[in-house]
Amino acid sequence: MAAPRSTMKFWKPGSEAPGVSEERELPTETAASAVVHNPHAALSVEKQRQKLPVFKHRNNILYLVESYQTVVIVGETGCGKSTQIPQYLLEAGWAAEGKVIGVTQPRRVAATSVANRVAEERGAHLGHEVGYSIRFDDCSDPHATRIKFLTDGMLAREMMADPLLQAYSVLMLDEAHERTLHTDIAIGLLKKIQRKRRDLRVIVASATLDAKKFQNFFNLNESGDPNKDTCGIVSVEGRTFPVDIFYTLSPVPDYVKATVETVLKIHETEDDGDVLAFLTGQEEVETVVCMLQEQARTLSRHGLKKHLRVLPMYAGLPYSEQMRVFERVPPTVRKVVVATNIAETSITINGIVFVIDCAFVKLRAYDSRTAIDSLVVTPISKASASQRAGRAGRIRAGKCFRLYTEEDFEKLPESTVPEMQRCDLAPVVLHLKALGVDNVLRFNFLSPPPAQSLVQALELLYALGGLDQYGRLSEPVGVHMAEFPLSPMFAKMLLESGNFGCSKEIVTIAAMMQIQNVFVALPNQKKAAAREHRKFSVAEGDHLTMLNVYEAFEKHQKSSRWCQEHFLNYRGLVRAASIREQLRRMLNKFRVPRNSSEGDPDVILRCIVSGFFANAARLHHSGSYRTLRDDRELHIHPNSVLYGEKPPKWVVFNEVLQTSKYFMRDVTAVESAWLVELAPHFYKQAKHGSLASKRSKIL
DNA sequence: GTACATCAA
Repeated sequence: MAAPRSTMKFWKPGSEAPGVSEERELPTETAASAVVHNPHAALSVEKQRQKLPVFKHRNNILYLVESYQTVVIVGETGCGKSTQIPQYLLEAGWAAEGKVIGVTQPRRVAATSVANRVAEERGAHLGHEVGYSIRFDDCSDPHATRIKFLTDGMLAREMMADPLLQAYSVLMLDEAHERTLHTDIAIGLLKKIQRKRRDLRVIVASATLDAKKFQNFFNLNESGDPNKDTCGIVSVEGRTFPVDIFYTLSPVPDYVKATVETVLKIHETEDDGDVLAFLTGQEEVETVVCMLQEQARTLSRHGLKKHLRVLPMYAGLPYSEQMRVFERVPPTVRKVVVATNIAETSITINGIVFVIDCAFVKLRAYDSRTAIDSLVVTPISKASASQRAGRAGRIRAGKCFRLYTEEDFEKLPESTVPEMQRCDLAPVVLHLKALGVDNVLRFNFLSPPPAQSLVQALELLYALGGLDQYGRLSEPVGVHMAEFPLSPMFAKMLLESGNFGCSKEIVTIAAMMQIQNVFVALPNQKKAAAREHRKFSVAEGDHLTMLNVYEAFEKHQKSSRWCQEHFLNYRGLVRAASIREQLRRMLNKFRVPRNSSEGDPDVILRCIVSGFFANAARLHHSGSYRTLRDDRELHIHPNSVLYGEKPPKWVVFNEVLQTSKYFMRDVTAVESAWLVELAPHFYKQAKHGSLASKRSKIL
């Protein structure tokens, strides 16, 4: 046999249930509830609803919501909590007197698909009794909607208009254990609101692990008498199949190679069922896919009856390629999906019976001292490992092969560090200030972020003019900045654009910078793609290049074919168009004049500097760059159009990313005089015509 | 010479 036999050895220390809370319902249930206007079908919808595990807890849940201000619900995968609890509340009268039952989700797709399901079950038109609200897509009626699903980010936005959330009688935070930035903000604010609104009920849906933490946080009872507790708790069992966990006998030196071997071993020795393998990044995914495809060819030459179909899955993959992982395969074929963490929570692939878990994930980390973001390959948490394993138990009993020893598993942290503690807090601080939280250092965070991150954020907001010297939100700049659904530097740039006479161009640039992977290329078309991409690039840098791309996109009637021919991300550009529209409306509202630089690039570049002056770097004689703030070494990211070109002396950039080095992303050439002129409070002219940061002098 | 986890407003 030409294919190398696997050397991977696993052992199984006893079975472990994958039970983790989750998310979307089984697709069969959707099918069953599709017909609603036939009375018999409606009856079966009712029966279907009663079969869900959560139904047994209906009265208890309603009792708890009645008696406690907050209820923590520990609901495992497939228990039906997301779709049923809002309906129980509605049936019990919680939407009386025009009040709304709100349910938040971390992701847009979840918000819309769950809303769809519930509307179907109730035989209602989506957008009337049951609706949803996500960015760019508000499908709800302020008079008719009683159950509203929304993204947690959207709830954060709604608080700006309705600080006490008076429209709602109950808010359910679904998937709270994921601890996204917006969920955490909402949690802190809801606790504050509850002190003023005793009638507001909060339901936190979470995994087992964090339930106690949520309960302690929301319990306002300090008397020690459990009868006075303000937070109740209930557990609902799930409906999934058991997953056998296997560990390696010894540590694996190379998990990429081990993944390939394990897939082959499964293919050789296991029954039918598709395979899902988790890796950390695009490059690893492509390597494994490549190696497996080669093996698959060898195997089929040797007449193995079952074929392998190996497919990559990561966010940067073109949409049509992504869709391939959802296609059904004939029974003679075994599907193998090699994915990044996107498959852990964001998407669900049907038919998975085997999971391979390398124990690592790429996570964002934030250094509050240097204000630099990095992407670091980090060991996953136990919660994450359990979530990954659970992916194998959705259609029948499955198996999870962990490419690490049981001993190493025990060393993993219980749960992932919340996003709040590993990101730039400038947007959070601005948001909290806008909601009247004066002392952000004393805000009641569920998991307080490092104090230095908060100080760093306050400093930046002050430099941008969003806060005054007392740390209060400035009028009108700070107030307007907070309203933008963008980071403060972008908001500042937009608000200034009218004064520079280039608001039309800046709106486009800001919108384009919000989407990733504008330029796309499959590994086998890299050369042709690069040739096409070069047609858009300009010497000034990435910002004006993106402006070119968007203007060309509009000139060609936003055609998807044109995008394909030029290796551009069509869906991304469409998204940019709607973001652009939203921003344009906001500029109108703030009375920023609409004007165009009419082809003069300098005005645009100066406007960019007015927002991004803090992110400036100068060329060092070594060929790399140094930040003006604290003389840190930086490099131009290989994805920048300036990479490999003659390096400009001075640049500003959108963000820094640390992988193997510190890379600047979205880089544009500027002139040093602009920095002094546009940020005199930040930089001053030093000797030999160089610039110095005032900040670094102080510290 | 080098290279982007994921989601959201």
